Amino acid sequence: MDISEEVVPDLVASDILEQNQKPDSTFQEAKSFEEGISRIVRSGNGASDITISDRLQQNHNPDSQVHELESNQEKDISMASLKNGNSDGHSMLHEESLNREGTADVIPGDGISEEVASDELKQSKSPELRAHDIQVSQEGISSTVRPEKALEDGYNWRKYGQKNVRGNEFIRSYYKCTHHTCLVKKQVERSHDGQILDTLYLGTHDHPKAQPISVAAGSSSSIQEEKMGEPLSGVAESMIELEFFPLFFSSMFVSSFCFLNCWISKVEPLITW
DNA sequence: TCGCTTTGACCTGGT
DNA sequence: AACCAGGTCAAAGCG
Repeated sequence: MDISEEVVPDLVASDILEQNQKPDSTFQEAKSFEEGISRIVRSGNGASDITISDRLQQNHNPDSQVHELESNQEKDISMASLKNGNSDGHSMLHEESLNREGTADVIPGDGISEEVASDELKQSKSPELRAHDIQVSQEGISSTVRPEKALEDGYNWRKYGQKNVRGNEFIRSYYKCTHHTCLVKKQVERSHDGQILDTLYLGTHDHPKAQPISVAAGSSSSIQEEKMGEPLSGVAESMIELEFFPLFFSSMFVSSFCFLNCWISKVEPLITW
């Protein structure tokens, strides 16, 4: 796949999808807000990854060389009924059209997320490492505090289950977002040697990413900078700018709407219908 | 004490 | 109805 390809939302590439999508990757999640499922498919050597839903929600860098395989996967996904009666009372799975926001296939060696990839590769090599151990090891590399649970994607996850799937060929771990109001889950599939093969996000976060401690302590560094642990390149800086694009566009939309509304109220009396 | 992971058991849906 | 696979629960253990 050409890494220079533009990210094209709603691009349908079911042929590629079929390579990555597994028959048991059918989930539904209903939420009161926008829902979404995204998947990260890794290459065998533990590549970097960026989820489409995260990218859409948090406005990741469009230069992230993510090739969105498809976002219109309803037709590819079995609409079989899913679990609805979990005892914990907050089961969100029900019969509703699935909004699979996208599937990302990231080429190994992506310069932007290489740091993250290497971090995750470390973890994938030793999946049994506890979050604290990882954090300590990270601190050994960089002075920044980097809480890392499951996969470092900016959110805090709590593992609630693990299963051997597909004839014990793969190990699937189940994570919930630890944010008290957030119901997002994710599934990380690993091979037995610890390589992360697939990450599936269920739902979208209704809250910002967890702030790194050092940022909260007054550091002027951005989250990305905390993640990278080193000065940002020009490309990374543009990522920071893009972080504010949702806010920018939403404010533009609101101000445009207000302007239009105001203009109409002014002009309307002058117009003879 | 708290938050997390681990892991066996349980539940549900599909065949 | 039985079996199987996937998803979740919850007790136990750990740091």
